[in-house]
Amino acid sequence: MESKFGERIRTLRESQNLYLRQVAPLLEMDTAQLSKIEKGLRQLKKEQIPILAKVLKADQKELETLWLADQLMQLVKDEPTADEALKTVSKNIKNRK
Amino acid sequence: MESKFGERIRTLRESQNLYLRQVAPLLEMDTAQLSKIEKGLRQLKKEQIPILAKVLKADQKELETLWLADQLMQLVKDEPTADEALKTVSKNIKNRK
DNA sequence: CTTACATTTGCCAAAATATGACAAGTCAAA
DNA sequence: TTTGACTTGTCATATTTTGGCAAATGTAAG
Repeated sequence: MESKFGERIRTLRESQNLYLRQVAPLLEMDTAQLSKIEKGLRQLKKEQIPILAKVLKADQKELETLWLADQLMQLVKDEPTADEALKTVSKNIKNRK
Repeated sequence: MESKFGERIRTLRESQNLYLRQVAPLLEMDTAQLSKIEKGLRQLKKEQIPILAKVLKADQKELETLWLADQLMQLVKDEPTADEALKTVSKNIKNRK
């Protein structure tokens, strides 16, 4: 649980008065799956972000960032060295651009 | 490939004139596997880090950090939003301590 | 209380991914 | 050309993730 991405897309969906039942088919899944995604129990496929962004009239880049942040969070939560590791990665990434 | 963790443990191993053949059995694997780990083609199991740290007389925390950084790197490399996402995670992690 | 409808939960088979083991390959030094 | 260290490829097995369904929960209305 505790998924920023999930929380965000739920907020977006609700603010537009859409039901899971309405959105799920557009992503070719059932309501159960989408429900789990919103609660962070499952991951949305990366390729589906653009579709969702469109459906929810959201900024695609924002959703991509939140999605990626969730993936990272899963990895670092409960890791004592999380902070150091994140710094290391940030550095390496810059050198590589 | 391009594994900071792998590069580091190879350096450590070589600086102590140890062969794969000598180290691998201590981790209960064959030389092929350890070779791949050093080249970043496979992941060492997290639980094995302490053993390796001991064998290589290395700082366990350092290896844990590098190991985690590698996992993160795999996720963010090729991601345009990597930088933003990393920042987001860093923030969230601090709030959670 | 019963119905209707949105969402959630649990389960399990199937799909996807990672791992372990082994054989064969490269390469350098003698 | 033999030896030893390391690398590479393959493949069966193990582990993880996913998709789909059925049943459960929650809630508002009649």
